[in-house]
Amino acid sequence: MNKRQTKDLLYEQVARIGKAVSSPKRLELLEVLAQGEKTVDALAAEVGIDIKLASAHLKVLKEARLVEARREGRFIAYRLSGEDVSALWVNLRTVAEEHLVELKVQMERIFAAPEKLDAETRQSLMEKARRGDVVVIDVRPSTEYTSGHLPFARSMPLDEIRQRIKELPADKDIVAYCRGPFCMMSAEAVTLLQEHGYRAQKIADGTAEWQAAGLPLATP
Amino acid sequence: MNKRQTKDLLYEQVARIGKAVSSPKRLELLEVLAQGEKTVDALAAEVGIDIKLASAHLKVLKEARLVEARREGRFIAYRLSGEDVSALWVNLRTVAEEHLVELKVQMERIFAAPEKLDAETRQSLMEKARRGDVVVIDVRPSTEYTSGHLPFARSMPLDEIRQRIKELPADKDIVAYCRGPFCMMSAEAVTLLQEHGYRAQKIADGTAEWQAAGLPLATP
DNA sequence: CTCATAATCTAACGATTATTAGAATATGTC
DNA sequence: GACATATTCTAATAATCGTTAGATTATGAG
Repeated sequence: MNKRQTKDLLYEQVARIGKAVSSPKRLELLEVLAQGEKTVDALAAEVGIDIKLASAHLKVLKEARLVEARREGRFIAYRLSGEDVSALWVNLRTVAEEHLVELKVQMERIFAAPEKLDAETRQSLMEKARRGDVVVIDVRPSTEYTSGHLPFARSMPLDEIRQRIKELPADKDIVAYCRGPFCMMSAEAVTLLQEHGYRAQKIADGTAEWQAAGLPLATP
Repeated sequence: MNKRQTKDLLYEQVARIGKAVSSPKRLELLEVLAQGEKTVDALAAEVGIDIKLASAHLKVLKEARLVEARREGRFIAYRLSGEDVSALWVNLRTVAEEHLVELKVQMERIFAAPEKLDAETRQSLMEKARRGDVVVIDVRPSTEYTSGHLPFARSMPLDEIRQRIKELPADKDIVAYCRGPFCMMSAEAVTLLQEHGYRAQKIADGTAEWQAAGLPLATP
């Protein structure tokens, strides 16, 4: 076999990963899976597609070895096949945010203030949370919190905030995060909290971004 | 516009990047472009395709804003639109190497010993090169060396080694690198040097891998 | 201005992919 | 064993993509 044919085989393999991440729905599935293991059912509902279609997309992701499946009773639970996969998602999204003007414009229209964190801000946020100077809340569904969350963060799912709002201190800054820059849960949480007189702000990071920045997650 | 439609727009943008990296030839073009600016002509020859086809692939990459074009006299020179693009290539290839058994098998068949570097080895290699304990040679074409190379590395293009071999010290370890783990130039250089009695070995890193690891490049 | 060269554009095709619906499989429950 | 549920498989169609060849554009040289 000559050099050209050999090379072709190598790039073809990498392109399997590329093909897997070339569909919007598959990317969204990866992002949701970065929040923890989920059933086909739950994934389909989360990304708004038919279960059959979700199953087909998951098959593609599985053939590219980006996800793994595990039977759990009547259900089949999918999960990312490694931390590097969620880092790849963050990498793709970051390149898109950096280079695609259309995406930048859309982000600005949707999210008033995009609060991107740098290494320093992440460290100091974790410090302040540790000392209790700020309260960091994870507004994702509680199962996602359970499978990994920012250090010193409390679980406060978006649809429980109204009832549980009194658990939060009125005299401290509250920092909300959710699944990442594309997720709208933290923005809704901030609006809700501000309406009740709390000092609240959101950050763009989710657990995938946090981890991709080389920082550790916590599990309860 | 509802939440679902809004989200769809966001993931669709990221999928533009995904689609751009879903073709083997486009990935190879990105890898070659990570070595520096090149004309369509040169790129087509390098990856073994027709100029028309190369032009079409480059158009796709340009529309995804992964590359930029610049007219240079009669030629048009393409380059990556940022360091993050070459880091994305490294990221994709690393995920593939990590998860795809087929790729691992192919790599083992082609390259006897895959010498992957970790952070520590990279630092110590640079130290030894600085002190002159080892001679690091860049066996890529000299134009690629010129547009950025490993610190303390000397240019010694593969097809000049035979004539210039006496420039290399016979009593020192020689470390060869080229475009990255998929590139065969460093392996050929090592074979050539060993035939002439030199102590030579190769490393998997190219400049893209070096830079993606957070280390600086040098430019002459 | 004409010519040669480098690259792009256009049109066409065959191959691949996304999506949908219906049939089939696997598991747990009654 | 029969049934309900979760998921996958199969088949079909429309849409997209890769590749090729021929026509076109842009530049520099004579």
